[in-house]
Amino acid sequence: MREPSPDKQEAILATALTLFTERGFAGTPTSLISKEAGVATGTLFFYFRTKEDLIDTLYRRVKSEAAQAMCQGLDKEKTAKDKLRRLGKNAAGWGIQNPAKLKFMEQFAYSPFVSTSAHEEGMSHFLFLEDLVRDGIRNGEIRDVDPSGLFCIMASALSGLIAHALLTDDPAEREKIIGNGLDFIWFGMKA
Amino acid sequence: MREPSPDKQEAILATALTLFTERGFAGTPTSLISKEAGVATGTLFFYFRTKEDLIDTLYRRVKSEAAQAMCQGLDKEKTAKDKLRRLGKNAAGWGIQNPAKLKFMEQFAYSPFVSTSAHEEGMSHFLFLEDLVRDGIRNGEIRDVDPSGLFCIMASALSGLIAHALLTDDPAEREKIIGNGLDFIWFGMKA
DNA sequence: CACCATATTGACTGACTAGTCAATTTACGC
DNA sequence: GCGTAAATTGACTAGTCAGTCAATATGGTG
Repeated sequence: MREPSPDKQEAILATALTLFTERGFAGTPTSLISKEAGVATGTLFFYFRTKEDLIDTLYRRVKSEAAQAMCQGLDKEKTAKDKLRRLGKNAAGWGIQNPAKLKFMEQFAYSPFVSTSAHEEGMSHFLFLEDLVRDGIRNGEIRDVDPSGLFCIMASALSGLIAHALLTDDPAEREKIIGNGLDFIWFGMKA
Repeated sequence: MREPSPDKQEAILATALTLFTERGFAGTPTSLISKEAGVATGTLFFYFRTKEDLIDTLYRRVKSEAAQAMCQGLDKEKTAKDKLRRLGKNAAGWGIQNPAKLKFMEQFAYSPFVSTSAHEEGMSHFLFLEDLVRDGIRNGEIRDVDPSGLFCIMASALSGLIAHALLTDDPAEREKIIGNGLDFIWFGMKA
């Protein structure tokens, strides 16, 4: 017997992430991915049935990693306000530390290449956020409007905020941008 | 002599918009575009040097149309608050009336297929918005934080809001979602 | 060591696609 | 109606790319 090598699969995924981010999806042939990953064409198709399968796997992974990063220490916070602020800081921190993964998510979130099921699985990681908003409304911290709408705008605003924070290299400047942005979001939501 | 036919060029652009929205950019061969537009392959390349040129032209058009729609009646409003609300309503209205164009813009805003110059031209239509925010800060209506950051978050939030409003078919429901969303944005910005 | 299931290879294929061009049609001025 | 310059055509080309497969290397097991 011989076991599948996690190394090669990881190499393929990592290389694909970089190349997709730099050259876009359609601009990155599988031949280039395998070449850069130091692997034969056939090996790529041994680990991933199709190119689409590779993309999907990558998308699922990155999305789930992002979701996990966002939850970090969330249960330590008591109020909805503090939870949301922690969440925002986590998200911004992860985005700034992982610009390639962020760009990948942005670039392909709307892409027809990513299967519907991957999209749905991607969203499922963030459903707990809606509950968070719901709780905040119940105890009067958050304005009483449709929670899914609130959540949707909040997510977009956060994504715009991170994109804007990435424009500067100065960490202090970034901190300030993120602080102001999170204020914006909180003032928009609070009761 | 013989003049270029605006009809054919328009047909190509309109067909391309629909197909790109439905099938994505890479998934839409030029042969299909010309076929659906009722035109020969060569005609497409008579009006557009390359496929990229076609995309760019379409992107510029849609972006400029959107910008124009957003400005409608903006100078009628006096306060920054009213201007922003009018702007938001215009944007939401246009997006809801033109879902295909909106989807096209969303889908390709981050795409590497759209040239950098087209991106820049696209943004230039919206620079006046930053001035609007700046004015609001100067007369104390809007919180005194970096205007470009504020503008950036505002734009993202607005885009998320429209996407969410498009999920329902009920016009009254939509009106409510948009109203709530614009409240969110305004509470986030006001001094 | 010998066996064998599995991982890995890379040349190859079939399908597809952006863009070309020589031939043909069109419509306008004279 | 004739000449002409530009518009339109579509078969064709040169190249690319996802995915295959027969051959080979690898490493665990008995």
